[in-house]
Amino acid sequence: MRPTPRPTDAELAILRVLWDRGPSTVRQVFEVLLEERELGYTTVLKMLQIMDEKGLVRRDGSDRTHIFTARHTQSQTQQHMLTDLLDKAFGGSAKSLVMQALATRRASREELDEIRKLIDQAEGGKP
Amino acid sequence: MRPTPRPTDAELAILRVLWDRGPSTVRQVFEVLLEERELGYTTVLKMLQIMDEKGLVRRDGSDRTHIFTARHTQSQTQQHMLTDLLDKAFGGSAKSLVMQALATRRASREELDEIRKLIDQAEGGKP
DNA sequence: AACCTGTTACGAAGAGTTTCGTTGATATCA
DNA sequence: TGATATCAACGAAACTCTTCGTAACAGGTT
Repeated sequence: MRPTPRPTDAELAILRVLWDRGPSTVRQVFEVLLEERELGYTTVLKMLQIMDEKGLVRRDGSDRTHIFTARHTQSQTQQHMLTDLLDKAFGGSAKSLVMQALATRRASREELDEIRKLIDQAEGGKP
Repeated sequence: MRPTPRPTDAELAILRVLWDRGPSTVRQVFEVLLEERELGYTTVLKMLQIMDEKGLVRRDGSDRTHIFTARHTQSQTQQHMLTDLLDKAFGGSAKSLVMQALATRRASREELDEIRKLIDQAEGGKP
């Protein structure tokens, strides 16, 4: 059993829906995605089939209309992708990644305060 | 003129060499990569040709042996990839990205201190 | 000139991604 | 019951990525 691969962009778009709205049918996922961009119903179906084979989602086929669920939480996936990026583009340095992220200037003062708190906490736990 | 695409994993491996060692020939890149994994000379050549078409590298062909240079700095590329990940996997929240990154526990106390300093600085400049 | 070496160029194979049309099965309704 | 709608499955097309073999070409060496 190979570890779950890094999701592709299209897969991520589907996972976002599942994280947001919880277990869903193909049609439900399809309708949410349709608001963002044009695509066919069977495209979403095929993606979910592949994602099932890859282990990215779990499917409940007991009913006629199958229900799909993300197999990993959003946090787990974020962690996974972040670690991957860290190794491949930041030479493993969490510091430079965080500093680049802060440089995007997308964080508000309140968010920065929360981050600072987290650092204090982390330092406390690592004396 | 379309914006430069996000580099793939293999492209990133080549860019790492160019950032590290500066402008290089195919052979030079090839020999560095060979230390990490097995691959053919023409594979690297082909990759660089494609990367040139995509605009990821610039080539100087005035000499018979061409010289390749990364078109964007490491920081620019990191910024680019981070923004991409931010939008696709973190709903645009820099805060949650940073917090996840800190949760990887790869940052030392000294690094955390530096990050804190950067936050102070950012807050000072955003009153 | 004929030959060897190191180089770029070309093309193609195999895998993975993304898209969707078509088909056949199952349910719902008139 | 027969028509219509909904659904999953299948397969294929178009595209990208990654790999490398082969060919063509230039420079220097006998």
